[in-house]
Amino acid sequence: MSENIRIQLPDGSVREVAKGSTPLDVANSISPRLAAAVVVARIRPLSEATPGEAAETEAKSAQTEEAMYAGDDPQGERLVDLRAPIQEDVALELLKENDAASLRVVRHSAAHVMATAILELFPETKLGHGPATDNGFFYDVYRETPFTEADLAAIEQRMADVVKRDEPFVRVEEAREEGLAEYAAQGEFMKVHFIERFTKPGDEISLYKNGNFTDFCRGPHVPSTGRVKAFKVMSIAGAYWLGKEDNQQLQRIYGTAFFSQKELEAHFKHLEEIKARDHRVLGKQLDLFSIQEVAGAGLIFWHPKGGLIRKAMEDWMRDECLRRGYSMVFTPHIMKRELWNISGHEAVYAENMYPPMELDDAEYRLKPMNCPGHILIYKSTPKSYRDLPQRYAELGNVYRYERSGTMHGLLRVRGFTQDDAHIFCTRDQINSEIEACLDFAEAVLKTFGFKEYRVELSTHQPGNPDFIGTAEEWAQAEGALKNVLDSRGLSYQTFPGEAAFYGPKIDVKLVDVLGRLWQLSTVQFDFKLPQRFELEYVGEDGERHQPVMVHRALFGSVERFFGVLIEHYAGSFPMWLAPVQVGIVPISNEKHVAYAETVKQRLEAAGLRVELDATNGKMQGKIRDFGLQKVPFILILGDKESQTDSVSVRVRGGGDQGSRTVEEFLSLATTLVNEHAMEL
RNA sequence: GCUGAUGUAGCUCAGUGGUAGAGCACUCCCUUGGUAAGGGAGAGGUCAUGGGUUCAAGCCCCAUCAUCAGCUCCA
Repeated sequence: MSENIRIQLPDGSVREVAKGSTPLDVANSISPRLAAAVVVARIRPLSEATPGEAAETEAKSAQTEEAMYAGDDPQGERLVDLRAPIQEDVALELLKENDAASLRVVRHSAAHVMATAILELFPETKLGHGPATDNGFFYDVYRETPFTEADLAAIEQRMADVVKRDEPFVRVEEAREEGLAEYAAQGEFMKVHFIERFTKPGDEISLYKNGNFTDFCRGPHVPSTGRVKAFKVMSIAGAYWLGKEDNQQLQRIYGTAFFSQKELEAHFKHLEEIKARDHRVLGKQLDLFSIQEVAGAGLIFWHPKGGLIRKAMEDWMRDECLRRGYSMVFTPHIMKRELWNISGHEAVYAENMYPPMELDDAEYRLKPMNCPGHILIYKSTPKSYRDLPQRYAELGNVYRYERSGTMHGLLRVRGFTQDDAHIFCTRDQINSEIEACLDFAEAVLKTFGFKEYRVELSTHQPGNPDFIGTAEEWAQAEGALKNVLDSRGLSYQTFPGEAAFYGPKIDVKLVDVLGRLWQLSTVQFDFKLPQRFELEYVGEDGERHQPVMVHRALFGSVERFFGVLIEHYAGSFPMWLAPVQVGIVPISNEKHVAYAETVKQRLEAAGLRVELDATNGKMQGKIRDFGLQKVPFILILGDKESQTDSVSVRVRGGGDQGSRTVEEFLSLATTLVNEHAMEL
C-alpha cells in the first residue's frame, strides 16, 4: 500500500510524493542539475504547529560536544542527508553549495575523509571526535607517537585518494549495545564514551560508513566523499581529552575544506590579511613596542611611537574620568602580604600572583589588582553618605603570573596597566552607577572606532567554594546587574559560573573590523570586599552603614586595548592617535630643507606630530618610507611650494591631493585631530 | 603547564657534519630629484643559552629559555 506525503518547497508549492522518498528524489524530480548541485537538505515537519524561528541559539554553541551529538528537536527544523527517507509531511529546503549550513556539512564530511585517511595510514590510531568549526574542521585522535609534518602531508595525499574513490556516505542504524560492544572490542575508548554519553540504553545509534570506514556520528553528510573537493590539512596541536587538563592529551589535527579550490585560496588570502594585521608584526614594522627575552616573557616595552599612542589613549581616558566625576589616585606596586590576606587574594588568587618577597620582617607581594589599594584610600578618612559615591580611578600596573605558553603579544601578558576604577556607593546608588559605567564603556568603544559590541553577564556557580559570599548576597548582586541591563534595554548573554570570585560582572566585548570578538571592558559588582575591609559610611540616620563597590575597567588592559587597536586599524591610526601625523619630504635637500624646517615648526607649534626626512635620498624613496610607516599625511615641498607658502599634500591611501596653503593644511589637520576623526 | 613546530646580521630569510650567506635597513661616497625603492663602497653574527657526541657541530643528542599554532586559563 503506497502512502503519499506532502513536501512543501520554499516557493510555497507543494508536491505529493511516496512516503519514504528522499530529498534527492525530490531534487531529481525538479531537475537533474539541481540534484547534482544540492548538498544537504533541511526539513521541518508540517504536522505540528511549528515554532516560527527556533534556530537562534544554535550558532554559538555549535562547537560544544552536546551540540555536536545531541539530537535536534524533532519538532524543529533539522538537516538531513539527501538519501534520508522522508516519512511525514515536511517543508523541504534543498541546500546547495552557497549555503552556510552546507559548508559546515562538507567540512564535517571532510573530517570523516581525514579520519579515513588516518586509519588507512596509521591503523593503530584511536578516534575521538571530528567536528566542523568556524574555519574548517578538526579530528581529535589518540596515538602513542606524534604525527609529523610528513605524516600530515601523507594524510592529505591519502585524503585525495579517498575523495577520488567517491565513496558514498551511508547512514546505518544499529542497536546501541551492539555498537558499544564493537567499539569496546576495538579499544576505541573515546567512541565508547561518546556513545554512552549521548545515547540512552535501548537507543538505536547512527553510524556513517564510507568504504571501509565507519564512524559513530549524527550526520548529516554530503552524499559521497567525492563532494569534498577542496581541502587542506592545516596543522596539529595538542588537546586534552574532554577538555580537562588532567586527562590524557590527544592529537588534534586541523584542516579546512571548501566547495571549490577558488574559495580555499580565498580563505588562505584572508588568513594572509589577518597576518598582515597581526599586532605583533605591525608592532615591529611600525616600531611601537617589543617584548624582550632578556627581560622576561609577557612584559611589554613601549617604544617612542607606541608611547605616543598610549599617551593619546591615556590623556583621553583621564580627561573623560575627571569629566565624569572620578578622582585620579595612585597606589603602590607592592604591598604587604597581610593586605592580600584581608582581601582574600591569598586564599583564592595566589596561584596567579608573583611569589612574596621578603623585606625587613614582612613579606610583600606585587599587586595583581588595584582594589585593595583603593579601599585603603577610602578607609583613610571617615565617610559620610554625603561623600558617596566616591569614584577612584587609576591607570594601575598589575602583575599576574600567567603560565608559560599562554602569553600572546600584547593581548595576554604578565604585566599590564588596567584603567581601573572602584566606585564606593550606597545600595541606592548601585543602579545609576552601573548604568554610568556602561555609558562610559560605550563612549570608549565609539571614540576608538568600534561600532559593534556584545554584552555578557557572568554569574556565580552555586555551591562552588571559589566564589566567596552567601547565596543571598549573590542573588542580590546578580539581580542588580540584571536590572540595569534590562532597564537599559541591552540584549545580553548569561554565563553561569564565569563571575569573579568576589562578585558577578558585566563584560562588554567589542567586535573589530574583521568581526573578531575581544574581551575588554568589565563592570563588576562587589559586596564582599567592603565586608572584608569593614568599610563604612555614616548615613543620614547617623548610623554606620556598609557601602558597596563597583569595579570597572574600560580599556580593560591598556596593553590589550592597544593590541586590538593596532589590528582594528591595521596600523593606520586615525590622526589623533597616529604617532607621526605629518611626514615632510623636501624635493631637494640643498634647496628645500630650510623651507621644510619652517613648515615643520609651524605645524609643531599647533601641536601636530611632524617628522622631516632630510636624509640623503630621493623623494620617491622618502614618500615610500612614510607610506610604509602609515603616516596619515605626507607633505612634498619644492620650489613651487616654498614660493607660495604652500604644501603639496599626499593623504594615506589617497595619493596626491594637490596643493594647499600651509594655513589651510594646518586647519584641516588640527580639525581631524580635535574631532578624533576616523577618516582622513 | 601540556602537545607539536621554530630560534642564523636591526628586519625577512637561505644555509643536511668540513673557513657563516642574501635582500632590505644602517654608515660613507656619488647623485639634488616633482609624488611608493637612483648608483657604488663599507660595517655588522657569542648561529637562543648550557651541556654532550665527533678529528670536526649553525647542522646530530639532552636540558633550559623564548616565540608560533593549539589545548587549558584569562584583562
